[in-house]
Order: sequence, then structure tokens, then C-alpha cells
Amino acid sequence: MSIMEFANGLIGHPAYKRSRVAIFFDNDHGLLEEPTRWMMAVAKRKSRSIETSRNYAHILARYFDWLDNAGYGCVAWQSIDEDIFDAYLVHLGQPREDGSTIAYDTALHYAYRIYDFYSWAKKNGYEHSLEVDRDEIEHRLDANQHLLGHIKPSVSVEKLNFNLPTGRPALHHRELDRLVAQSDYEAALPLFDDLVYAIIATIIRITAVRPKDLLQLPYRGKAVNVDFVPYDEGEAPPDLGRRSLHYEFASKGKVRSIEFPGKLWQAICAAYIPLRRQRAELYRDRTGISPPNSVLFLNEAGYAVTYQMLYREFAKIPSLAAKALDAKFKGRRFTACMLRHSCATYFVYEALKQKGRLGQHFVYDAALDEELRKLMGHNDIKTTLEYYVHLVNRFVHDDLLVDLKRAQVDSCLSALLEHHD
DNA sequence: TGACTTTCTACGGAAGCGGC
DNA sequence: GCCGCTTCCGTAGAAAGTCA
Repeated sequence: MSIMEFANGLIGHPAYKRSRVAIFFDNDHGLLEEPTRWMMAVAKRKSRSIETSRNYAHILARYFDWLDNAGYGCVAWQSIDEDIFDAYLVHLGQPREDGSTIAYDTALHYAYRIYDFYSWAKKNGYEHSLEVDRDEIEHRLDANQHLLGHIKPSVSVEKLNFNLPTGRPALHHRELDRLVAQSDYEAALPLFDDLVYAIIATIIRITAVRPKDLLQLPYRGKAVNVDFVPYDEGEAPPDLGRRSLHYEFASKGKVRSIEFPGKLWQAICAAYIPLRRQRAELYRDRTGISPPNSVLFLNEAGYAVTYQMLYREFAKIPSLAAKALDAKFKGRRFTACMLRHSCATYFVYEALKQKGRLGQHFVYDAALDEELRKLMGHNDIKTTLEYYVHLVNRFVHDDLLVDLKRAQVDSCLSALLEHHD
């Protein structure tokens, strides 16, 4: 057992203005310095009430207790890695003696507070091994089958005899609305009024970047993104199609990087860069200066494409398809999120097909995990992989993926280029 | 197309609850 | 009144929608 005491050493201290702050000790009454300092840091923030500090302290104490009981020891908190953290999340979801489980939101709250402590520690120079991305916490928790409690019973939807690894019953209409089928993606390309949006759709479909990340793509990159050069026809290095370009961008308050397929950049250079030059003229006529090199996407009128413009143009697709008599587009919606989701799903589908594992039970595959990680630009993705494997197997039975017959990047690019020619 | 409004939801903070 | 634990809730910021 670790030990947590509320002590009054800070009573009357003007910076804290509270009588009690939690202090952590190990079994031998050795001070756990970092968690204690975290508690002091929490207490020092003026808006936090004593209840908040108390709550955070208990969450951490409970976690340390578990570390002790599980044999890792609370002193070793810095050596705890993602696997052990996952084990703790599983533990949180276990039914108690009376058969009850804690609510999903409660468990999520616990997980986030522990994450808060670790990220505070890192910021303050206390190195540790827990490399978890904030976005992943929920996925990690969802992987635990015991936490079924967060399904709102008041929402009635068609439940299928299939459980996602998240523990939530598959909500059929909802899952379908999350994806753009490959055939729909291909059908959507010619429907765009402006080629720039077809290019954007293709980039998301292939690389799974978020719109905000994508809009940071440079026309001519500098520093870390120096690989991005707007090549004229015949100027590109011969191996560009086989290489990948390092693309670094700010994403959700962090710096992220992905390997951007050289082949994709090659296609952009061929199909769009000449247009970008024409549009830059319009921009220059209007403003007197050239558009910045940090901006790749300009629309027909020579304005930099914004998230809002992108969203609107994407959203138009289903209605445009309805008006065009020969359009093969069948989906109900068309958004960037759906393309991103499709990218991951089709990617996993292709990989499973190649390995002959379609329709089989999930088996963790480190190589595939690594590939998906690269694709999505995440640090760690294990539970996400599991999610997509199940999603793929779900849709295989629906014949939803049947239309994908070619390799991923090639098929998306050829669809784009065909449309362009 | 941009300014503005409405809706959604993730998150941190704090209240609630039962037992002593 | 304190404690251990769980759940609730207000809000900021993003997404989605509307209007001129």
C-alpha cells in the first residue's frame, strides 16, 4: 500500500490559501516527491477548490495502490508504460464484489487525471515511459469490454449481433455514416466544381490527415518541410514516386509529423501546381503581394481555402450527385472525417486481405499497427487497430468493401488523375 | 464569401452521497 | 464534520448552419 496524507504544512501560505495538501509516501514512508509536487501545483491554481485537490489526490492514490498491489510498486511510477497503464484501465472497469462497475465517465475521468499528472511531470523535467497520446485515452478505455454502462438506454437504435471491441453494440446506421465507400469517393471527384477540393479529398483519403493539418501544407516548404517543392513538369527527382516526404505540422496543440507519399506530391505537382500559379496571379492582382509559400490551396477566385470552404464544398456532394443524372454516388453525407475514417478502414482491409485474415478474430499485429500508426500520424494506435479490424470484418459481411480491388494509394490517385485528364 | 449564430461535446472542476 | 468514492455539470471551443 502506498500512503497518502493530507498535511497542513501550507496553512496560511498566501500562494495556496488552503489548510491541506496531499502528500504521497511509499511503503517505507519515503516521500514520493513528484506526485506531491503535482498536488501543490494543483492547489496553487486559484480557481481550484479544496474538493478538486481532494479528488485528484484520491485518484492518484488509488492508482499508486494498484501499482503496489500489481507488483510494480508506486515508486516505479516513472517506469510505467502504456501496457501497464492499459492494465490499470482494465482494472478500473472490473466489476466489484457486489457486481457493480463504475460509470464509464468516472473511469474516463480517472484516466484523464492520471494522464494529467504524467504530462505535468514531463513538462517539469521528470522523465517517464508512459507515452500515451491524449486522443487515445478514450480508445484505450473503450477496449475494455466491461464498461458497457455508458450506452445511454434512452437512445434507441438498431442493435446488431456484433460487438465492437469498444464494448458498444454496433450501431449500424451510425457506422455506415462514418465512411465514404471507395466507389463513392471516386464518384465524388468529378462532382467538385473546383479541382482543388478533389485534390484535398484525395489527400485526406490517402493520408488520413485532419482538415486543419492539411491546410498547413505548404506550396514551397521550408525548414523541416523542405521536401515540399512545387516541381514543374519533368523537374521532379526521378525517385520522388518511391520516396516519402517528411511533413510536420501543428495538430491539436502538438507538433506532429507524417510520411507524406512522394507519389501523391508528384500527382499534386502535375495536376494542381500549374493551377496554383494561375490562382496566385489573381491573388497578386487583388492584394498586391504573392500568396505566402505556406499556403498551398487557393480556390478559383484566388482566395486561400479555409476549413469552412472545404466543409461546404464537401457537404454539397450528395445534393450535386442527386442532380447529376449519371452520378454513381450513393452516400448520404460526404465529410472530411468520413474520408479519414475510410482511409484507415480500407487500409486495414487491404492488409487483412493480403494476409488472408479477413473475417477472423482480432490478432494483434505489430507490423500492421506500425503501418497504421504512420498512416494516421499517431504515436500509438493499438486499440485503434483493433477497432478497425472489427469494423472491416463487420463490413466485409455487408459487401461494402467489395468495390476495392486496387492498392490504396494507386487507386485513389488514378481516380484523381483520370478525372483531371 | 465572410460575419454571425446555433449546436455539440470534451473537459476540468466541483458537488453529491453514504458511512463513520 | 470528515472521508472515500462516484457522478454531475458549466463552459470553452469547434463544428455546423444561416444570412446578406
